[in-house]
Amino acid sequence: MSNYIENLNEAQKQAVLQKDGPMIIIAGAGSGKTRVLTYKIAHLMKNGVDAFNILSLTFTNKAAREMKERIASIVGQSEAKNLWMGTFHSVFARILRSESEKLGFPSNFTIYDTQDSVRLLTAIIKEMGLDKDRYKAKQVLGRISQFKNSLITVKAYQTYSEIKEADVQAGRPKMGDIYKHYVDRCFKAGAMDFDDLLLRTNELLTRFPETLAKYQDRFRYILVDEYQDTNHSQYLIVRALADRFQNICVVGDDSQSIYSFRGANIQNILNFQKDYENVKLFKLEQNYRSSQNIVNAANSIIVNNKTRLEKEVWTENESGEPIKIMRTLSDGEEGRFVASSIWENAVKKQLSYDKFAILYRTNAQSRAMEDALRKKNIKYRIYGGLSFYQRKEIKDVLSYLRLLINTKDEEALKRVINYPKRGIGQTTMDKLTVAANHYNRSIFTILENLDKIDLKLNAPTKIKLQNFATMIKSFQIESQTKNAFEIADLVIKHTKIIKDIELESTPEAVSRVENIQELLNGIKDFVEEQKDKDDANTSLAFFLEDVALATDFDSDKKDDEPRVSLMTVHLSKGLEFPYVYIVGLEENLFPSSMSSSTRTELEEERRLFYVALTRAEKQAYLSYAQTRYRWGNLIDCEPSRFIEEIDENFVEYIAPKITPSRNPFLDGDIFDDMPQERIRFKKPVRKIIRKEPTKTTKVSTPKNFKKISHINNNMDFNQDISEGLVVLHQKFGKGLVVNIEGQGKNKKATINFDKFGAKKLLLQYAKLKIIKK
DNA sequence: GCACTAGTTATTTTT
DNA sequence: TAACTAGTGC
Repeated sequence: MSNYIENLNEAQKQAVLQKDGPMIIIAGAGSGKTRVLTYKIAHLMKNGVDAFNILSLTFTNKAAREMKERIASIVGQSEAKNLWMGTFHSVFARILRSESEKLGFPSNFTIYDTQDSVRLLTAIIKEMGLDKDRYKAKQVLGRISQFKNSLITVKAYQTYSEIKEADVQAGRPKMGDIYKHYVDRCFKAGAMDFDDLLLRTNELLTRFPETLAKYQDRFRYILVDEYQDTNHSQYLIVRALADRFQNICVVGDDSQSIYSFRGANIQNILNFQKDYENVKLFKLEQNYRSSQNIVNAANSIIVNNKTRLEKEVWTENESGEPIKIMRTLSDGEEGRFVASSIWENAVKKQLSYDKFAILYRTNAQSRAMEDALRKKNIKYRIYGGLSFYQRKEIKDVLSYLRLLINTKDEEALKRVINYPKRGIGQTTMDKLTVAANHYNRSIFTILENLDKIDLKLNAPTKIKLQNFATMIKSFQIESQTKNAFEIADLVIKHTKIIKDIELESTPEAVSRVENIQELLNGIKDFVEEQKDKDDANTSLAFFLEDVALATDFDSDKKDDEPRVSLMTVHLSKGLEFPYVYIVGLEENLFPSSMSSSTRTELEEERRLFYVALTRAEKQAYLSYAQTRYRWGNLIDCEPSRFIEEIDENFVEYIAPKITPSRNPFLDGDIFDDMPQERIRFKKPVRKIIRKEPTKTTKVSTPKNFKKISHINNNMDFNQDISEGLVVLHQKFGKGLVVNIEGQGKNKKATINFDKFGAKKLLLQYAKLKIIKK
């Protein structure tokens, strides 16, 4: 495969052949980015660069695995296996394991997942005697995550008066204290959360120059994929490591930056050319994935964004079918439409179900789709949501393993000390926690020393606690001679977890036992895999690390049969499917109501829609419902503004194939959410009611589709906002209008919000209510 | 300490 | 709707 260069177009070729120095590859959707990265790495290796000196950071571990395989097919297995390749989190977790002692962490440190972090914060907030409604653990974690991703340490927090002030304004003056406690407790537990893996890496590289030098020398060539979604913490790591050799290649697409909620900073990619000297720029603009209609439609959407790097995505592919837009009465009907359409396409065009994907904005939307698919007997697989490793029974088993690896792991201990039930309740746990905090030791250490301290426990409880500690220690001893699979098996048998679940004798219990069995199989596979490697490391710690950082795509379950893929738009990034259904295109859902008030937020939603649409190769369907169940009650919906942003030359409106009250045989309980519920509407249905055609028909773009747009409604609504008014915003609350600028669509107001400070909002979207004149 | 019940609260996206 | 929490009685 030495002629790999010949498979590339001119722009791709140049990007691959440029060997040294800083470079940025702006890669439009579907422009063969992975191919370029793969060949580029292979090319480096063919030209004398040792695999050991190449660091390649990808967005998922699956992407890394696949790329490694492709590289191996060019340069050979034995060469490729030395490449450092993976996500930021997994690569630096690995590095931290060998360097952690410098930072005061054990090398077997635990990785806390989000659930662990939230539980720990809940405990801290309770121990501090704070109001749990004011300090919501999840929100607090989000805030701490922001701090960490911006490298604001506990100490630094105290010096940032604006940030402190913002927390005070938001009614959470104790944020800094919680942050401190949280970091302390993680440290004492020998645990790092997701953000710590990056933050502590930064700490390592800053505090220990010789360590930095070591890794700079090792990683002489650094490649970063999906650079538009790196956060500040990641940015600094890359910059530090690349500083010596300056062989840094970043790849990305500013139009696909969709992770700002977890700290991703689009400025990283926009400013790359300023960060390094003599940056070579390559643009991949030819799309090989999608039909002309899809590419053009996507382009017509994204031009509405202001913050963009100049680029023109085009394709030589056939023009393809127009994008089909579909309106349905309810979310239930939307599901049935999608399911019928998939079924029809599959039959007519002889396609297997894995050629189809359903994309949605929020995980909650999967339900309606699942129900409809199940009724039609269409096999599907949901990605994301609650992953396998987060299920209760799985986390319980894993917590035993975590605890025997690291007895300081407090969250693991709290999970299993009374599971299965062994009579150790909340009161006892509270006493232990107090003692642990008082003596500045782990709870497990307290358990080991119960005879030396008086905790006012009654004798039977004390014995139960000691038995628990003894059991864990016996597992530890066993683990010195047994591999990960054997020890997991022993733990499950000894603790009788399976028996405990079976006692419930419910149908769910059966599947939970199966899950545990599957976990055991997974561990077995892991052990087998490790055996083949040179540096065989069958240790539990490595398995647990893999598990903590695994995503849904990583657990490559061999599917017995082709399935339709269901996932959020976020998860779909980087993937492609011949047929894509984007559902729930409604105002306040997509774009989300949480992020349509500022221009920046709205632009990110638009990029998200861009990502969704550009997943499609042959055909895209967009749908929206006029009513939808949201937290139990029925609400009215308006079509998303994104629908009408698409140039109408590339779309076609279609009517539902199956209308209510027809053909009940085909769809079972089609009446579910039809007439009866419509009577319960609080508000009347939208002003414009089109007559629904009864039979399948294509409808040429009806003029009144445009009129149901929200924009027309909101425009006049906000025209009378003027300086000096007190207004109410659905997210920021009450505020005073201090300035108005711009005209018509671009009219903006600067508003001083009581709780959130000054913000500039586009009136067109802001949905303000006037409270006081 | 634990099982059960009634009430409440939450949905943006994830490594 | 569903998942979690607080309160009650044994």
